[in-house]
Amino acid sequence: MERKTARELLGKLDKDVVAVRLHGKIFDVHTPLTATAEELQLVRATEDDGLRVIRHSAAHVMADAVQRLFPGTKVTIGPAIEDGFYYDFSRAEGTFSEEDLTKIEKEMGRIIKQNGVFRRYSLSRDFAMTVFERMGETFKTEIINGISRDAELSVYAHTTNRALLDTEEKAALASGKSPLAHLLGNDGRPVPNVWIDFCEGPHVPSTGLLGAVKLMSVAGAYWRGDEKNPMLQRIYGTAFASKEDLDAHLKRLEEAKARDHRKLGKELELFFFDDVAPAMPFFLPKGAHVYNQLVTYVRSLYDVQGYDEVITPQGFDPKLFRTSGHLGNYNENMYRLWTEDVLEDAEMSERERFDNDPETGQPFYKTLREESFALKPMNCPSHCVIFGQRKRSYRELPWRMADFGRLHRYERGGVVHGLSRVRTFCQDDAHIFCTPEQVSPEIEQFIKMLYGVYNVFKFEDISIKLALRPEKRIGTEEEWDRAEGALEAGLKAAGLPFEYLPGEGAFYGPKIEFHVKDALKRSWQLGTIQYDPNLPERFELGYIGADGKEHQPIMLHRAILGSLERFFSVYLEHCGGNFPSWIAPKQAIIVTVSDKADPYAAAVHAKLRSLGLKVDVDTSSDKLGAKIRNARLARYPYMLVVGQQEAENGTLGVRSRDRGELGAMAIDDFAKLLAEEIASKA
RNA sequence: GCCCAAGUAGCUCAGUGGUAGAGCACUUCCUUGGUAAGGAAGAGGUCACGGGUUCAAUCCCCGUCUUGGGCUCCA
Repeated sequence: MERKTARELLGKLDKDVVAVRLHGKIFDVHTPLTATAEELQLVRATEDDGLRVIRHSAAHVMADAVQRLFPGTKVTIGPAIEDGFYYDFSRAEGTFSEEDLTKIEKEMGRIIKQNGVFRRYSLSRDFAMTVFERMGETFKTEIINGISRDAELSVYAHTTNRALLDTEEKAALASGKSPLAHLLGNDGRPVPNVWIDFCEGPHVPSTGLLGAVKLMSVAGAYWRGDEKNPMLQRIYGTAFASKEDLDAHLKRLEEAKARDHRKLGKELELFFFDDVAPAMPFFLPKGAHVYNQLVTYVRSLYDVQGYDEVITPQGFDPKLFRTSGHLGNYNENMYRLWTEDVLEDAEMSERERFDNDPETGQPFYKTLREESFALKPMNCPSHCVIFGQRKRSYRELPWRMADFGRLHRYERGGVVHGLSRVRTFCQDDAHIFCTPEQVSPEIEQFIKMLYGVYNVFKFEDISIKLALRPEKRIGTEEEWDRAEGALEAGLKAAGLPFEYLPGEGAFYGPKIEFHVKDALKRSWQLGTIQYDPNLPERFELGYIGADGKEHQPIMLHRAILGSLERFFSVYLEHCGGNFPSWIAPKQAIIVTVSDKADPYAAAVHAKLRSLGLKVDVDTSSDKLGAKIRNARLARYPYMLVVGQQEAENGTLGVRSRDRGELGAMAIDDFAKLLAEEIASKA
């Protein structure tokens, strides 16, 4: 069958058709296909697939605008991404400023308005090399070099010069010239008003389909993401099918900004950071209460689920981490501790090195590296020590060992971020030591518990991923088959859908990841469970089986919330600071209408406190309106207005943060309502 | 770590080569007010830190620290 483009097959298309779908794959209307018109499905601008086409095309238009405004700038790559697109440029003059961005956006607007058409040209690798070499696009030639010799390569051009495409292109083809000849001048560069990029597409039929484009930010990015490579200038933008969609997106970003946990953390006095401990949070009383509620809740589940909590040291002799393999692999992430003793030893050995024997003496830093204690970055090694503390029996398994120990990891300066990436944190960590047969039921039990927890925190959109053997790995294929099979069986027993992530497992074993979507539809990985035969091996752990022989246990690393700090940030943004009353630092505030109500307020306060409820009282000289405002801003779940009326009737004017005005209520009735709400974790 | 930007009162932010400002918060006083800001007065800053240029630096230059955006979703 002869290959024809969708445009040839379908003729005139609706205005919002940006591409076609053939057997599930997306092609633009410029690409020759072996298909009939009936097999093609139209892809419209508003679909996700259509958006990707729009965004990738917008990246081309942006690059065009940049090269018009800043001649000499080289292009690299410009893909569509989750919320938009970017293009990376190499520019001798350095970075783009905010004003440059505005200029570029304006230029793009012009190009879009002119509604130039996109064209696709297929060409050989060698010809592509020649073209982009002559254009001076050295990054493109590097890309072309990396593509296999026999692949069909393509170039996309867009231009407003239709005559060029229609008449001159035909003429060029008829005279047997190369397919790009009419687009390139004698200097090898595209003729004016034509922009060419080496690209596999797909692209929209014409630039006029880029309905709503906005440039967002500039940032540095390494060529191919490798910090050894030169730094490029990345411009981020986003594009939508319509102005309305773009505005909605921008509004979502605003909303996310308003909920940013760093902002809420400050406003609600939950936590802060100080230079004296970079990237290590200080939790204020209110934040500490929330944090402790999270721990208390998980701990309460442990009682039901058969976990044993342990407490382990903070700093360790480095030999522990040599055994576990962390020293060596994880070195650069560990904090080390020296003591005067270690320091003196190191100094002595250095002196010896120079004074006595230069061969055996070792330098200062080496002694420190070998002998100074290390702050734990993970709990697993010390849990292995506990397991190995005495002989274990199969009757003790599965042993679910939980630990809320504080961990320290040195994260590089550029990657720390609020509470989501910190240098000290704690996890709702546990390790399950079990027999190979117990792995599947343990997975199943864990998943059920985890779902219960996410449910309580009102994360309703949960997705599960099973990460399978990576390329770099230890262990035999049979061991991996067994490990992956055990996790899969557990997942299936739990009866939940999941997807596979080939190649994403840890080097020692497969793992299951749990991702949730928050109120703003952003996805976060929280929980995980990992299969680890490696540490038991390294620590030579064993248990006596029913057969009287020694066997090696499997170790499952698992966490539900993950890092408490990170969970705190995700949950804070999820609920927008409106903590439910079982978590909230304070559950209610009594606000007085005037100071005539102070004695009654004090009595109510005493009563509610005696019932174990956490209640504040505002007897300031503010007027009622101001007190209500403050209480709302502080996100108290309940406001209890008391004035003369309430004092006379022994009632409270109850107003709920989430349900509005509840009217007058007897003190006992309110206490009962709140206590029930707390108990139900509503 | 690297690129870019920022760091001024507890918070949000103005500002200037000649010893610093607003709003909110805070303290005190007045007001006794019924559901999102009543009024007045006061206190509060080594302008991140260290160096340099200058008669003079919060401002200009360099360095350090911290914070923020980003650093393969591969043509």
